[in-house]
Amino acid sequence: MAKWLVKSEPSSWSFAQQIEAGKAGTSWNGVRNHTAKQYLMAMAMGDEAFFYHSNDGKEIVGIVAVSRTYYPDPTDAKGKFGMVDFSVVRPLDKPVTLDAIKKEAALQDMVLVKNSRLSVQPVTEAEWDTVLRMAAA
DNA sequence: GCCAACGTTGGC
DNA sequence: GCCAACGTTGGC
Repeated sequence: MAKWLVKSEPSSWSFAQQIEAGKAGTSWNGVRNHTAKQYLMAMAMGDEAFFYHSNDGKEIVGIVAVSRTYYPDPTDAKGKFGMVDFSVVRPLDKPVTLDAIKKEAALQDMVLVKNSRLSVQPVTEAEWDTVLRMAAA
């Protein structure tokens, strides 16, 4: 089961709103980047993803799971892009900040560190476990 | 099909 | 608010 990381600016969609959406989940629309699209298409039912707050917070705040795989994004007039649905899994006990990630030797190769612009990213099992350990500490 | 110009994202 | 990095657009 693959792991991912998705980013959102809290001002447009925050984890608090994701929690309110609850089990029903919400569609992750608005992705307009082909690299990100490839990753969205690769997601499977039940795959888990870290929820990262960009700009305001700059930290991983929770975990979501894929509740519906890739389908067309109705907000894209040209029909080129699609989206998946995410339902909330749980918040992290303690948010893991970008600063902490950059200081962690085991996370230097995270896409978040190397290509901060990409809004949907793959996360390795090792990185996933490391972040979870940091969130529990 | 190349590449310069432009727009957007996101960390600082 | 600035600016670097990156993606996209459009002229040729």
